[in-house]
Amino acid sequence: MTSSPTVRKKRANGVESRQRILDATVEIAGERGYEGTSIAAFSAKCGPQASSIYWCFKDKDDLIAAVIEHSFETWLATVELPGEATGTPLERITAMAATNARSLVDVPDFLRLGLMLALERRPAEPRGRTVFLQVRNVAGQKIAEAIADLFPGLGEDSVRTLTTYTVAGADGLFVRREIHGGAVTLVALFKFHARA
Amino acid sequence: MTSSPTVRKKRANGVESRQRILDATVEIAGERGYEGTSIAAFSAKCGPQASSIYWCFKDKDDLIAAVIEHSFETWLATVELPGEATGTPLERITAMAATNARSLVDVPDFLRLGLMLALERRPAEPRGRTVFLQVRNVAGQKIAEAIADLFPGLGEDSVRTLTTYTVAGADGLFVRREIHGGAVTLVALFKFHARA
Amino acid sequence: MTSSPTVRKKRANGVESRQRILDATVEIAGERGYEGTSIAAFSAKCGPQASSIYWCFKDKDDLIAAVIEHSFETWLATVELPGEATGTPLERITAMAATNARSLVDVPDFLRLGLMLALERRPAEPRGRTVFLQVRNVAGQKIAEAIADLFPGLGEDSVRTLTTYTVAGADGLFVRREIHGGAVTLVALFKFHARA
Amino acid sequence: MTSSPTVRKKRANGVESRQRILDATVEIAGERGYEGTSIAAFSAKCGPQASSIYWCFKDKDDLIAAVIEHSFETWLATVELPGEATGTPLERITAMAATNARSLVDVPDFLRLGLMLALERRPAEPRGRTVFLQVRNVAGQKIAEAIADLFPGLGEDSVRTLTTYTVAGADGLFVRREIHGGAVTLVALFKFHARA
DNA sequence: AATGAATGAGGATTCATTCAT
DNA sequence: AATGAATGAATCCTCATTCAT
Repeated sequence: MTSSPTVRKKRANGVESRQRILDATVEIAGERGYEGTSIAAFSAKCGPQASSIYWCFKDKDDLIAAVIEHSFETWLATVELPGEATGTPLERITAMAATNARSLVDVPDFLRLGLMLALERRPAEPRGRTVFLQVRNVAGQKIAEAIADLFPGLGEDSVRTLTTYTVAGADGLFVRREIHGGAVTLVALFKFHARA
Repeated sequence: MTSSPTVRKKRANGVESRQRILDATVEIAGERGYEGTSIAAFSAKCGPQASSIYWCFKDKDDLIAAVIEHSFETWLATVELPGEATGTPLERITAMAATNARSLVDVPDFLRLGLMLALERRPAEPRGRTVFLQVRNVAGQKIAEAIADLFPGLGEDSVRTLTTYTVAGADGLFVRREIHGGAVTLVALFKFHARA
Repeated sequence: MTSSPTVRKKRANGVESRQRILDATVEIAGERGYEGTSIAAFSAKCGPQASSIYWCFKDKDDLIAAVIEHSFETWLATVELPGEATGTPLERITAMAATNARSLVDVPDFLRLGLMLALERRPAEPRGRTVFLQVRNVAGQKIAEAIADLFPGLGEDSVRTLTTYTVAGADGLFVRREIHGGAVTLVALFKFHARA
Repeated sequence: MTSSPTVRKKRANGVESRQRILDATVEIAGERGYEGTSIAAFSAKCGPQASSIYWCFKDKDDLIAAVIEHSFETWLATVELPGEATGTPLERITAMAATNARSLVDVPDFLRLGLMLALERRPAEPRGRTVFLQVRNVAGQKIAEAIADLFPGLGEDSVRTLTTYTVAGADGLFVRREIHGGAVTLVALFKFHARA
């Protein structure tokens, strides 16, 4: 069961370079979108030859999907703080929003790529799009839970509506950030929503 | 179907075919984005040979920019109704939102393309992106005016903030619409904002 | 037999624009060679639309051939001075060489184009090449005559050899001029040959 | 004929195919010039796909420049004989000229391409032109040395002049050879120069 | 006499991908 | 695990040319 050091080293290298490729890919694909990013661009960015990518990934589609998956996990790890949920509702909203805002700032490549994929409508849907929509759903449910948790009196419909507005607001503010630069004022938005 | 490829149109008309190309381009580019749309795809969609496009437009960049410009004008014409502005604020909000919602539904290709361009960050910024951001600004100012008009008591800062949220909300709901389908509930959003 | 002013005007315009096209073409084709010069480049240079060229010339090949012909005639007119042929041989050589040198400086586009055509070896020989070789022959014979005239004692073979060297020297110095710039020192070359 | 297009060479060898491409390119480019030669023409001539050329060379410009460099080296190797320099000046001239003449006959593609490049004047000078002018300078200096060596009494200016005439004569005779065919009578030219 | 609009072939170059090593 | 060399389809764009007006 224990393998020789050499073998382990090689295996480790495989994982390592997969990591490296994924990191370089989020960055480029997050800037240029699916079609705008060439496999050759990765190799220019992160070292290994273009052909090497096919050792780790089936094809471009697979690579992009993996990028989305990987980035989402990274993002989740950032968001899910251990001890949450104390204080008045408004304090908790503020804390949550602050966390989210920070996380959005940290992974804009991921979101940018995801949104671009989401907006596209090509005949053969890239797997990356499907994956993004799934993880987006997961995130949406977390938000819904948080809202239900914060305002225990709300009916199911109201929670759904508020969630919709919150997600839409977050997306819209992200777009704004991409256009105008500057920090996303998610906290204020959440407070605004909380008042309503 | 009416003419074999080799048959030349009897009465060539520059303006007309420019129009035809623009219409075909919004649709395709609105589905696949800048890079995802090939010049050849236009010709397949709207008839004339790929090379003919270069009679009307300098290059792909110029074509996409023209598409944005043209679509925005079309959209403006839809939005700007002659006699608006009567009734209680809430009634007027509702009317305005309804108009906007309808218009967004009518020209999703334009907005989709614009948002994709806005999200992209390529080294040589496409002119279409610049144009989109400009017309977006124009639209933003109209919304600010409408808000200031609806709520005369609001300070400048509040108007700005409310405008930001409104635009962001509209963008976000548009994204949602692109993902989940279904109608954009802009009216409800505006009412929601109006209450706050 | 006399035509109305309008018709004459039109006819005159035809000749005029033919002239204009030829002038613009020597310049461009003399800089870029046969393949390097596009019909579109002419229109950019001399005004009329690219398609207009086909009113005056059958096709590109015909145009280039016409350019060679026209330029050669212009050049001949420059070279053939009315009263030549007086003074000692050396004086006459000097005069002739000076004339040639000046004329070469005045029509380098023509010679450049011609030499480029002469050097090329394409499967379908451009008619312009044929024309250039013909006019070149004509010029060569004139030089042979001049040499025979200058040195009456020379045998036929010697005249031929000297002509060959003179033409070769002129070509070579022209190439040198194109590379290094500066005036062609044809006069000195001729004196040098004369001494030998 | 030995392999169907889809069959991949078993043992790909970069250096070898680079060589093959260069050889094919001198030939074609030496016949048609820079613009007249299409990348597709190379692939038709030397086997590999047009796109494969971009593995060995950055672009067409780079390829042509490499061709010039490579051909010059080949030519130099032909010219530089080990033991020269014995006998009377005239004998040595004859020997040298004979060598040169033979070498010129052996690599006419190289010179033809180079001269065509030298004559062209395009806005963006091809790198191949620069390279050719450089190697031409090198060759010119060798000739100057040879002349200074052959006629020790000559002043610097006279050597320069004689070199100029010799180079010009060689170029001109090369042009003549391209036009009329037949052997280059360089030897006779050199003798002619030597007498003067 | 000239042009506006079009065409289809072909230009250089880049693409995702493959496969032997 | 990775790469060097190749491929063929596709990219944008320019070419010479045509023809109705």
